[in-house]
Amino acid sequence: MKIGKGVEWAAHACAVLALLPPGAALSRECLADYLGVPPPYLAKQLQALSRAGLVLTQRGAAGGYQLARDAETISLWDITAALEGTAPRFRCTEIRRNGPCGASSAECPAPCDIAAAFQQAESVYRETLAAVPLTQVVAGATAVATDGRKQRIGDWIQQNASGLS
Amino acid sequence: MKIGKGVEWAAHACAVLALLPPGAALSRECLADYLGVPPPYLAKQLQALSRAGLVLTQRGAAGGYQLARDAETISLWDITAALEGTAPRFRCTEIRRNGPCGASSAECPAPCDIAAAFQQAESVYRETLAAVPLTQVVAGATAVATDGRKQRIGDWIQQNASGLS
DNA sequence: TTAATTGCGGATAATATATATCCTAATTAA
DNA sequence: TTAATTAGGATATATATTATCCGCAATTAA
Ligand code: SF4
Ligand code: SF4
Repeated sequence: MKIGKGVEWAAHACAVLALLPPGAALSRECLADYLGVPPPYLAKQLQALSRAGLVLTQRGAAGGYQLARDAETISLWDITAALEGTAPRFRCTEIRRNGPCGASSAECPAPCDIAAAFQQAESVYRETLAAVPLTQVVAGATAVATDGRKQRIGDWIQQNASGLS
Repeated sequence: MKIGKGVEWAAHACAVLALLPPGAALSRECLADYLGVPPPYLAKQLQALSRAGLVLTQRGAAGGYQLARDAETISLWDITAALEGTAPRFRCTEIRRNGPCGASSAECPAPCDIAAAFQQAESVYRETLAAVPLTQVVAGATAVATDGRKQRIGDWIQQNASGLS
């Protein structure tokens, strides 16, 4: 019943990509190094983000990843959905149809209150995450960073990003 | 990333127990038969409910399970928490401390916006489930049942429950 | 054209969790 | 005492997560 840690990785990766100037890209090696996570597994998450259309990929020399849309339009739910999928997490196995007193089809016109409540709960969960755009994450992280660290991050980007104008 | 199906089983089991007259109890064999699920595994869920204080158990001959409190005061969140635990499902591994531009301790006074958003999302999820008492589930199920089925359920309880006055 | 770089996709292994079952001990009513 | 019943632990199986690797396609620079 856990959420894969890949979600956190992907969120941080997107936050880094949001710092890049337009048109610049970062290779997965650089991203993995920056985040301090194993490169091959991060690649999985990045591929998922790519399939979901959240990042653009550029193959070949000087290739890499960049955000596909403005950071304002990418929410934490977008990232979560790309990694974990959108399938309901509560699985209804229609227990009420079982047993000696099972309900007939006619008595099951709709999901019962149990299933309805879980659907509702997942819905508000989704909406809460959808309300947080990547820009908010970046702004929050920038707010607590010291000037020295901002400098270091800027330098690192200059050194590792490709496609800088 | 899934919720155990035991949650659904336990919810249905509690809904059945809520139909019993005060003081009556049902054995796990009877419950498993009623729900059409494997008895030994349902026992796991019932033990979890017992540990959480949601049901009372009575050992020995003519023993069984009964609700520990009024059905009005037992919510779907109570049942979910008893089965799945209350640990956060989003795991924050403090990635921002990693890598060449890792943040210092002084720069991490609080969880970042990513962690905060997931905490908030889990919170509203929890509250949504907590707002649904067992009585609502029972009322909803009763509303769609035919008279014949209500009769059959009543008969079944008469036949299988112990401690009937 | 050629060689080097880089992401994509599939295959695979290791680990953790969820699912399911069984057995023994403890408890209680009759 | 005897029969019934749950608690709890040990165990097996299935599934999901986590992590890694390799060959291929795409791209670019020399
Ligand atoms: S819809 Fe409700 S009653 Fe039917 S199986 Fe799902 S949870 Fe149980
Ligand atoms: S608190 Fe935020 S920044 Fe730190 S590791 Fe968790 S998600 Fe990442």
